[in-house]
Amino acid sequence: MTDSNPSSPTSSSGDKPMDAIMALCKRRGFIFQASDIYGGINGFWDYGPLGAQMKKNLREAWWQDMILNPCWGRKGPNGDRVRCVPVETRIIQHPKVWEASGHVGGFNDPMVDDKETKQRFRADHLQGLYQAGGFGEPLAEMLARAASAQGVVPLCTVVASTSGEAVDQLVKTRKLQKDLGIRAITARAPLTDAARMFVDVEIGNVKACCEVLAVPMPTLKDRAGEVPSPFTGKKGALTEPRQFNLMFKTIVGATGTEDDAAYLRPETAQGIFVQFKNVVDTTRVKIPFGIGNTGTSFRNEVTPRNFTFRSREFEQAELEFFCHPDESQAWYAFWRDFRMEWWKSIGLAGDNLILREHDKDELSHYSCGTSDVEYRFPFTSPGFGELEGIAHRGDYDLTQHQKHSGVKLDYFDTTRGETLPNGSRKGERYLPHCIEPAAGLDRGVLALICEAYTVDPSRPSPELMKFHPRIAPIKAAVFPLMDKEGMPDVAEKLYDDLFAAFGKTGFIEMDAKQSIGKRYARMDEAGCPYCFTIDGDTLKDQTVTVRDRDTGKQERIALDRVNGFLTEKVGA
RNA sequence: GCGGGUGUAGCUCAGUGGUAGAGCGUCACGUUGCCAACGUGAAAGUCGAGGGUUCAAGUCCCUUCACCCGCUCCA
Repeated sequence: MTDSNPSSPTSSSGDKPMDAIMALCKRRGFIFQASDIYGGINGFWDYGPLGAQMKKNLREAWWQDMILNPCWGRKGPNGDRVRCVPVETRIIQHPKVWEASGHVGGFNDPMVDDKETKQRFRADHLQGLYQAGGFGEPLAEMLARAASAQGVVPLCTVVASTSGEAVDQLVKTRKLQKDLGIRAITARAPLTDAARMFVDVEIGNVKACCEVLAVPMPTLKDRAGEVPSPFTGKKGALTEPRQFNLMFKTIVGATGTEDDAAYLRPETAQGIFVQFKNVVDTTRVKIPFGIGNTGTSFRNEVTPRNFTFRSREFEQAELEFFCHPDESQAWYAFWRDFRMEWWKSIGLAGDNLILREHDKDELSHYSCGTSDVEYRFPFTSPGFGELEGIAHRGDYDLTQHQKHSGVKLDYFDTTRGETLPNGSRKGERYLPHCIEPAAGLDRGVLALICEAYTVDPSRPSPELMKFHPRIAPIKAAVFPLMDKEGMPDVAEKLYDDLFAAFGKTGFIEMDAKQSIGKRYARMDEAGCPYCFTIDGDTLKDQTVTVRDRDTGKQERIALDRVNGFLTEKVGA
């Protein structure tokens, strides 16, 4: 464990300079801008050698602790060892997958901006007051006139999700009426079908019966300049409705047309749900169990921002843990707590990490519980940014895919149901509930970098990265104090030994150039936890010095103990 | 999408219309030998990009791209 001293000048969260962290990331080859020599491309970042290895270490730690040896061998709430299996599902799935998951529909709300007040709202929430007819006009005629008035601009507008709400707003909000020049307004009783709402209004000297309905799209598109703003009543302030396509569209097939349109996934989870039945049918897994998937996802973020935090291409590590509905709350709590513990175990141990349970009104309609593991990034401070969401998704996803695909996705549980005379159980058929710990690997890397970044002016190397040894991209470095007198040979031998033992976990470096202090400083910036130096005494008594990155302290250990020392500190 | 800021060597930055610069870093050689040591030398730049004004543009104007900050958005 790397000690992050809470009293050190830069460990207190948000006061770390993001500019300096970004500069170090580039200088040492952690993170580069994508397509840098062409000027970069908005929302995309590449990893350099150290960053790529570091992210691999994070992904492998996840895989080890979630798939191969879930929860470090800990027992789940059912008293048994937690069992998980991996899948690797594709970035491109059948387009219907995204209809079933709700991503396609949900992503496509056209938005309108008020250029003056800078307010943005969903276009279909813009409700207009259309003049339908004067007082006393027969309802039937009024309706006919209103119908033919489609495409006509409304007298005034408000933002509300339904016509009913809009009428309420118009009637209740005095200020609104004043701003809009309405002298009097009364709601008529809703029509029996309640689909159309009418009010009687006086605007200026005109008395009229008006219909309240959403401003039709053709009106907004072609005559946006004439539609009054819902906030100021002014015309010409509204933009045309703009579609925010958060899904990445692509074409499948070399000669494909729009008919072959597909989407790049916005999350890996759906690939898991779609393969749930195949995994159950072929793998001898029994509920409760999890299916994990790591991989790249894409979202056309409205505003990519904050270094790699909100990128358009990012990697997720998601687990979908399936269980009986009765046990789902217990598993939810179990995973929520373990995931928090896990992030702590790899170096996010301070106050900068929190577990935040979502409020009821924050929850998706299908979720009965969601928690975020959040980190206080320098750019979110004093607030926090999400690293991982642990969601209780109920049976929402399997239900959706069952409905859209027409394939039964329920599970026959032979450990449940009444006990039969022969001692076996009758069994129970049910749609499993699902707990989803979904982590962002790129956000994880960024959090680990921010947490590790330390400035200590009292040191000869004031800037250092205090990575947890498990995450550090460089595991160890070997330095011959002098590049002569037999030291390089001993160093070469030690380097070979360490490379053989630890080379699969990360880089092992050897450096004979320049002063020893400069070599230590280089390794500090790269976050290498231990440096082994061969000096004059090594040749006499077969001992080397080990320098600890975080303390700068040195101890002498026997040359043949180096391997054991590193195994103990770094793991093999 | 709006507003503000930034963009010159790998990094930090200077350069207010007249020859492209410094420090650090990197590399080579030498000296040194346990904490960014010293000397000598070298490499490294489409001054973010495109256009314009001008005898002359890193510098002034326009457009554009990227990043940062604040709004907005965030299934």
